[in-house]
Amino acid sequence: MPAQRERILACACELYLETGLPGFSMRKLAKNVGVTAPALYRHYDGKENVLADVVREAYQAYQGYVYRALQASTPIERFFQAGEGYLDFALEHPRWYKIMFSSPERLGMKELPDDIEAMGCGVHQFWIDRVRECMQVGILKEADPLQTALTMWAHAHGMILLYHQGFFPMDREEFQSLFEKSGARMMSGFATSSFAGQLEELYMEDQTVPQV
Amino acid sequence: MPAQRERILACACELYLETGLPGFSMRKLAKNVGVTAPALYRHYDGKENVLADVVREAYQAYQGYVYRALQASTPIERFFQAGEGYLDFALEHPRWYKIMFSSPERLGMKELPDDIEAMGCGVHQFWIDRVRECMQVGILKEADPLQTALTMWAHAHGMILLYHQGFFPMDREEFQSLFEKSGARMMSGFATSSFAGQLEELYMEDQTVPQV
DNA sequence: CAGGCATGTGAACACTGTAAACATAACCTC
DNA sequence: GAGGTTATGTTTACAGTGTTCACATGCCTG
Repeated sequence: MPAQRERILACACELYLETGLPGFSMRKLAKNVGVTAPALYRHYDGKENVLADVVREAYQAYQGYVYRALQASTPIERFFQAGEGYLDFALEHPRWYKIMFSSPERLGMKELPDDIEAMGCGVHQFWIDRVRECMQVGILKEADPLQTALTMWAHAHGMILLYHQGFFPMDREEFQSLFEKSGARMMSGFATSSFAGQLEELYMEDQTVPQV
Repeated sequence: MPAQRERILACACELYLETGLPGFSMRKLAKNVGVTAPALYRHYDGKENVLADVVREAYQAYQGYVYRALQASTPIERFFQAGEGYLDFALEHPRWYKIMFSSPERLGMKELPDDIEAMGCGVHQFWIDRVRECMQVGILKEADPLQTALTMWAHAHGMILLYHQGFFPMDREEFQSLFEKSGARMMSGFATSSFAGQLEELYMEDQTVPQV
């Protein structure tokens, strides 16, 4: 990757993380690089390709948070550490999380590049693998790992998006606790009876039923 | 509500549903209304206020799909009919669904208007009520209705968004079936043992475990 | 040294949201 | 009915957007 293209990409990431998608413009990017806007087009074929590379960087950052869980020694540890990494990433880098799951039209393209789409599927595949190995050691009930992983992923994704969009007003710590409890409750539905007991303890602790 | 403002809003909804947010411009809107762009500013104080009204229309359409479930006679029927309405709405009107949950910055504002934020909370509250009455009749285990509703809502929301963004490539029918199974499996974790049995039947039918 | 290539700039085009100045028609009061 | 006010539109204009074209510069190679 040529040096100048790399510099542009670095500035693009910085600009996006600062201003978000609506504030991201080729002219601002050019100014940050120290160059005029048309010069960018020598290195990038349009804004959408710059953004595509930003998305790729986002996935790379994501992997740094989640993949280290693979170093843990048991399936259950790998699962929970990965979940922790997932949440940490989403909360510490909301803009990166958002752009990973942005619709193509929002990035100015009709379809996502194939490799990015594959990265998205890779996220799914990762969770399928975590689920499958938990089934193999008898922590999760035997079932379709794809569906189970999908259910869990969708739950986490939905909670994070609703939180980011301010649908439940609470601070990060409170949300984190809610996220864990909610995840544990959902997981207990998939767990074998022996493991479900341990999970119960997680979310049954302050079982005050508030009136809303 | 003045007649002309109403016409503008109608055209705005039509334009948004056709082109999506990136294709939505005040000049196109003006042309559709049959007027020049600055004329719109006599009736709307800027693009963001037009979009805010479009969001309000989206919520109204949403309610038409979901609230008729309240006519059913038992909590469980109300719950499932509402869920069906929710999914139908999201699949038949993806653009309306998307704009309901769009972040404020995407609509060009720093914060959502209070009434729109309240509508979002209303969606949550509706599900809390459905969950609570299912607990009261002994279909769901006694627990915090807020948390339980949140878990279910986040799951549904996440699945729909991931589907809309093309993360699992399947047609609508296939997704609908997946959605129902996934929802039933999750729900069985919250169900009382007597009710969990019925749910098992829903998602256990074709329990082929495909290799992915 | 000459030529070619990589890389930049400036000007321009078609858009965007929005504001200011101006026009017109409806209506209300004297 | 005359005059003034108000509602509603248009024209023009400005700043900003993505992008393209024509041109300039400098470096590397033959």
